[in-house]
Amino acid sequence: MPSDMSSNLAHEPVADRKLTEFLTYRVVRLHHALNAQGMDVLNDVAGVTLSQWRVIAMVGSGTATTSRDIARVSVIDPAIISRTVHGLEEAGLLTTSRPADDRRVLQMALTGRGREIYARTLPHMQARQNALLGALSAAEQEMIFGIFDRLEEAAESRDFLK
Amino acid sequence: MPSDMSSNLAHEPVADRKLTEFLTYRVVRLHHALNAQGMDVLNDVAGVTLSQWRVIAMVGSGTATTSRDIARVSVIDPAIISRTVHGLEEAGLLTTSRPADDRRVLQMALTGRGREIYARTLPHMQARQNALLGALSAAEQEMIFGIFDRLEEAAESRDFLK
DNA sequence: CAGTATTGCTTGACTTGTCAATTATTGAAT
DNA sequence: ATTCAATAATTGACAAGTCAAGCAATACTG
Repeated sequence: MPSDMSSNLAHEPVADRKLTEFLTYRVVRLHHALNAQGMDVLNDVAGVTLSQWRVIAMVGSGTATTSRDIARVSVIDPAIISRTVHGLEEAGLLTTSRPADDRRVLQMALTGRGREIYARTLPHMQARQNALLGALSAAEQEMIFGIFDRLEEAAESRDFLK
Repeated sequence: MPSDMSSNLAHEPVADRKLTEFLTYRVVRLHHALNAQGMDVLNDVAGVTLSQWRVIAMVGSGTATTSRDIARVSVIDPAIISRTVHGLEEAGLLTTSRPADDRRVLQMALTGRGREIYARTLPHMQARQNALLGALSAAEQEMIFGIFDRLEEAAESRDFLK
């Protein structure tokens, strides 16, 4: 537990908006907490890492079945995808092939074991999403994705630097 | 640019809620975009890294002036703080001392150059915060910190695993 | 169709972040 | 006071993430 936040006894000058109330800072904290939660769940349920799960989920759901598409749809670096995919291949959860119509791309498919892990893990991850959304009020649930849309867009800008 | 998101031509089964609409996934993306934005700003304005700025900001504002307090108030790992602080010391932006009443803790203070960088950089970072918040509607601005509070709390739970 | 550019993936070097073990100091307990 | 526990910082080993260079396949251009 942090010490009492309401008593500010600092003698130093303090920023207009407290640093700990910066939006960016809150995103870092939330990201950190969600990462830890995700790692715990995946470790308990499937024995895979976060990166591994992201690839498994993308392929298992059909959202993206090539490295290229995973990189596009997520923010995972191609280098990480490459290494993770080959790790999953060695672990026997995934197979790869080069399609005849474009042999640059790496086409992926889950193996039986991969599909088993996907099927077993997905419900837990969805339960988690529901638990997270369930912590919000109806009004908040309605607004949250729009908020993310606008913040992400604003994060692309550098205009505020005059 | 991602391809058209509204046409889902997947023949594979798809999760109830699309993976790319998972809350956690949006947080990862937002975190990623904000990190890139922050690094750009700091590189342009101050020539420091994100970790370095976090320490400078904590000390410069008086929010936290020891490694212990920075670790408490932020989510920065003590190992990173230690390395960053000594890097800042070598760069001449910060000095450290061991207070007589507890020689375990590392008390920090900005040097003249450190204060200069803090003073010059803070306004840009605040402008950035205002730009981010300004991308939200009034209603969204009112709700967003509460949303973060509740999501962070929910991220601590593992109860949804039955 | 030759030459050039682009795309998809891979690799290696590097930075950043995480974790466990270690040391030094302080606090608590009898 | 002596022992035992807790705290603060540091270190080293490791994992994850970033970045730039490179290779092979495809697309584009005149």
